[in-house]
Amino acid sequence: MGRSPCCDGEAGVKKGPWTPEEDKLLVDYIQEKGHGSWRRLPKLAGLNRCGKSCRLRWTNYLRPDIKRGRLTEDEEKLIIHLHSILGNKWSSIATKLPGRTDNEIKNYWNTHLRKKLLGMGIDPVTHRPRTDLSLLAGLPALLAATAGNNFASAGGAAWDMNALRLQADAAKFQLLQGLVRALATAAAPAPAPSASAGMDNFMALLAASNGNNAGHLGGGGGLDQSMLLQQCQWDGMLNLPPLTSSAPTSSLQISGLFDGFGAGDGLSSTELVDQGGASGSNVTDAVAPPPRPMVATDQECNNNNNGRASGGMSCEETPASSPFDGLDSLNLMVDDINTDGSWKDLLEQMSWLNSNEL
DNA sequence: AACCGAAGCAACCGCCCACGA
DNA sequence: ATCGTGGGCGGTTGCTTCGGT
Repeated sequence: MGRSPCCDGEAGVKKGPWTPEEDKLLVDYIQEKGHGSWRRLPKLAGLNRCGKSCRLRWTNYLRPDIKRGRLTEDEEKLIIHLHSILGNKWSSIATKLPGRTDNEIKNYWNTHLRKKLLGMGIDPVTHRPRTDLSLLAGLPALLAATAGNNFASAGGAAWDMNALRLQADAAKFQLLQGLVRALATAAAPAPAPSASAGMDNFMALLAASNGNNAGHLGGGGGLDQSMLLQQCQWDGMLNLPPLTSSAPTSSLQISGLFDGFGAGDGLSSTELVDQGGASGSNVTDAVAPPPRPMVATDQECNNNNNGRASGGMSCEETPASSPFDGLDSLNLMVDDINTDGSWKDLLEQMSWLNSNEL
């Protein structure tokens, strides 16, 4: 309300690091008389500082109950948990961590925990697996790096899914998991196949997968496709090696790819359906022989696992049909919607495999 | 060992808001 | 309704530490 900043206009007020002498003056005064009005405190304590500077110095550093030193693992977990609930309410978070200040927690979050979550493939804002554009931006490098070995060693013939897992950087692979999972629910064949249908489906996927993360793509559901294309480095993706119909030799290889990717970590097919996003049944319904819709499979898995969502990756009660049958059908579909035989085929195949390894 | 750039870290700044007088 | 004050938070700054050459 028109109030000028605390220290504006106070000529000669010292700024910068506090000296031990200043600290002592401040501590002695507060311990003897309490801080009272922070605005009047500096003059009363004999300090050439503004009141706010004194308050911050006291609350963030000089207070006797401040706990110094690196945060413990338990504190880290608590901060992450609280942040997932409270967001950037650092002071609220700090009240749950005795001896820690909001500023300290904020700094620790920005320098450590944020990066840590990002490295785990978790969006530090939403605390959900990243299915956003940065994920896509990382795909070309990931896939190109993997393709470099596989295509050379196999005479340019096959993608070895197990090798993909082994060779991929762990963090990037988690991002890939998120995308594949989302793709499995949304990468439907176009009703009227055309050269752009695959892209349209992809856009629908992104719109759906970002429904929970409003703001990431400019908020709301509206997508600027040209912007999206630019950010996805689409051109780079299209230049990746073409995919053949070769498939992993063992379904176990595939299911292993998704170990540890549990529902609640990301967008489940049911979540997408609930959001009004692309139906999770599309892939299997329209592409592959197995008649089981993914939504039903998810639910069954949940039931079989006593409510603990499997993430659709390890439910042993739902045998899938041979991936190879599905791949044949899938490839026919892919041929329809993709005229260039690009890397997108891989994602399509993986999404199908994902949906059939539930 | 010396240098240098990157990363980490503590602390401050500026703006804003809630609340009470 | 207005003003003064304390407090919250995002962003920034400058120093220190670390790791590579």
